[in-house]
Amino acid sequence: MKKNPTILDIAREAGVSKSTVSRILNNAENVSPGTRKRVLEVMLKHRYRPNFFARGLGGRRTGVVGVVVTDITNPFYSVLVRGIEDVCRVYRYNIYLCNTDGREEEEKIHIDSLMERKVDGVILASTMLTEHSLADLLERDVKLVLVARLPEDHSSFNFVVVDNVMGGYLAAKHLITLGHERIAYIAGPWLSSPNLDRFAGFRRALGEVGLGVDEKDIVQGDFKMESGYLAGMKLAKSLSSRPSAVFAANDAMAVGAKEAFSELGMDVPHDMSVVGFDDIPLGALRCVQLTTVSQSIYDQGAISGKTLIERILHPDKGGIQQIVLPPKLVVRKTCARVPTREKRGERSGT
Amino acid sequence: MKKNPTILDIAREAGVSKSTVSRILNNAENVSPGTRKRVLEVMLKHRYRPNFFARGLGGRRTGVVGVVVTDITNPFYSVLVRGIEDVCRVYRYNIYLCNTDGREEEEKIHIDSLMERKVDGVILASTMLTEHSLADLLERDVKLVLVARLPEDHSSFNFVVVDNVMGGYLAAKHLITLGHERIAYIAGPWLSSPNLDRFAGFRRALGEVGLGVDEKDIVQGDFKMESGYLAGMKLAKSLSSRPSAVFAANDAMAVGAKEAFSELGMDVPHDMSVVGFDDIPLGALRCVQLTTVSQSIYDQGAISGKTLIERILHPDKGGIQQIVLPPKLVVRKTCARVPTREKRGERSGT
DNA sequence: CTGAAAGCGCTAACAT
DNA sequence: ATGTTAGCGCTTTCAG
Repeated sequence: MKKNPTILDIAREAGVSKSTVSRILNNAENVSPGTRKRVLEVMLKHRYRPNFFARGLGGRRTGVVGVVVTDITNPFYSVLVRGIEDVCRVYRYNIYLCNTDGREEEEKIHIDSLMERKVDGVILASTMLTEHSLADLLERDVKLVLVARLPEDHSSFNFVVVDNVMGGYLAAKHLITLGHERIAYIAGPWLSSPNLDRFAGFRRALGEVGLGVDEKDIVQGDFKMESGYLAGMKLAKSLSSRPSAVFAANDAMAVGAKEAFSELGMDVPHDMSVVGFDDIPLGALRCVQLTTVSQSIYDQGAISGKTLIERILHPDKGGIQQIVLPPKLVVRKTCARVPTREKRGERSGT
Repeated sequence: MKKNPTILDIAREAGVSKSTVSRILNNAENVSPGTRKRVLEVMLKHRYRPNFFARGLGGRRTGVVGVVVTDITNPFYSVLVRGIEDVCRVYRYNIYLCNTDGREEEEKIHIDSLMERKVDGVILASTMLTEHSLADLLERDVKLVLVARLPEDHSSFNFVVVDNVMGGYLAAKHLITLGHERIAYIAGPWLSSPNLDRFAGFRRALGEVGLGVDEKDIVQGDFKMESGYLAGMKLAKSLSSRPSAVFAANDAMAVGAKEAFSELGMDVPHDMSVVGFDDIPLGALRCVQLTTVSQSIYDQGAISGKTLIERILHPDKGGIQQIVLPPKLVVRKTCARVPTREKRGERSGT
């Protein structure tokens, strides 16, 4: 028997024409039950699979979407991708996975490749949302959903994000409620919308109670753990007085900072409170117990996947879909009530 | 202008035939520089992309490989996939990512889907290597590389693994050198080849110095952190005497066990030494500092990717490729010299 | 309900 | 060095 039977082989063996087999493949109504059964049996017998490429050639849907992330190794993205993959499977969609490492060039290559392979849609969670890449995609009506981070002007895109402003606000509010008045911020890149928004919310909460953020209490990081560690070191070593709490733009940096504090003999939370953002699994470890703002990463993936595929399947239905998920404060053990003025004096004096 | 220009549109506009354009697409030699330049310009102008499906229809290579893992959310797999993706990109290959959660049914669905999409090859890192799935793949000469875990009879497959026997041996040897004589083992599933092999190496090292493993000191886990925690609890609470060290079949369980010990007020490493396996990033955290056996996960991914693609590109060259990488002991801070007999007596008496 | 025939966009002989 | 032509396997009118 032939290795890869074609539709013609099946048709011949079942004593019908290609068209009939094709109809059965596509679940068309107008086939008599008898014929259908006979053909299906032949298909089964030969383990027949229609040729994906021959099908795609007709300019129809391909059943594949591209997923562009910065780095699958980063737990944030791996959970996101998992969410996407899970819904894609339900729709029998496959995904092409692409890592860009945040480099524009890589992103271009990947997007080129995705277009060449005629994906039905793309989920972009990469950091470098260059105008150029986006324009490219939109020009050839590829369905597009942005997730987690947005370009400056995102009014015309489908997207799924968490409300980062509210998240920053929740974090700050929590610290304020505990009596903290001087709170440092460990920042991510300022081109990144989540960083920008989290900071905005943070600052707003402070503003509401008449507090502000000193320039010196904003330390630059890059969302990676090491940069948080460095930032923590810098903050801890502030010569004169230091803040009593830190809000880090993400968990990785928060954990890094916490490690720096511990290493310098400071007690978290009593000498320094720490709040992160993301709620990565690591933060739940018994030896970390990070208080953080949780965004349901998996859900963001799942929702963006569903949004994308629904758009592909029903291109005409509905306009732009922009989904903003609420974040949630997760209180664990890295925040404490601010020490009284006297006690703080004593401690920082040592 | 047309949305998606075809090779014919380009040919017409450049005043040549389809074939000439096709030759240029495929970097054939026999095209005059002048023509080539002219055609390339037209292509560029229209941002022309050859139709992937039309190309694939010729029964040629598709430039896509399938990657089947248990769960991309697991750091082990995400690093592995990253390694694969990186080499694929070099060859301009795309990957289809599939998660099976270790369920045979999911694996079947995914493999079906991969075959339907005519992938050039598959990298299987999933746990459930059923005979059935493998047979399916081999029947329709799809190139195949197994990675990380192997079926019982793997003599006829291409694979890339770490030498788990040696790894187990190294771990045990390290503990033995520190004076430990009673060492517990936190096991993974016994269907898993890494668990089996690590245990074999572990037992061999013990045997060489006349030691053995008591049945009671083998605690069952499932490679996940929670199971390690439970195992740790169980070990710590052994009523009479307890081992002075534990070797866990992977890092996740080792960390779980360590957390259990800490929670019970035991001091790691002085009351209990712990060794893991994998060297996941988490183990390097300052608050963990896990001594472990390192396997270069990224390399395994990269090598398996390269092996697969080389096989696809040169199907005739060379026979089966079976690569066994050496593991390496990474000494951090969870192992200590065994306490003297007297001190141990005191402690366990409390 | 079923069949015949014309493409889909590209590659690969075979001509010129 | 370039053009012509015949498929690749399937979908899709259009006829019966």
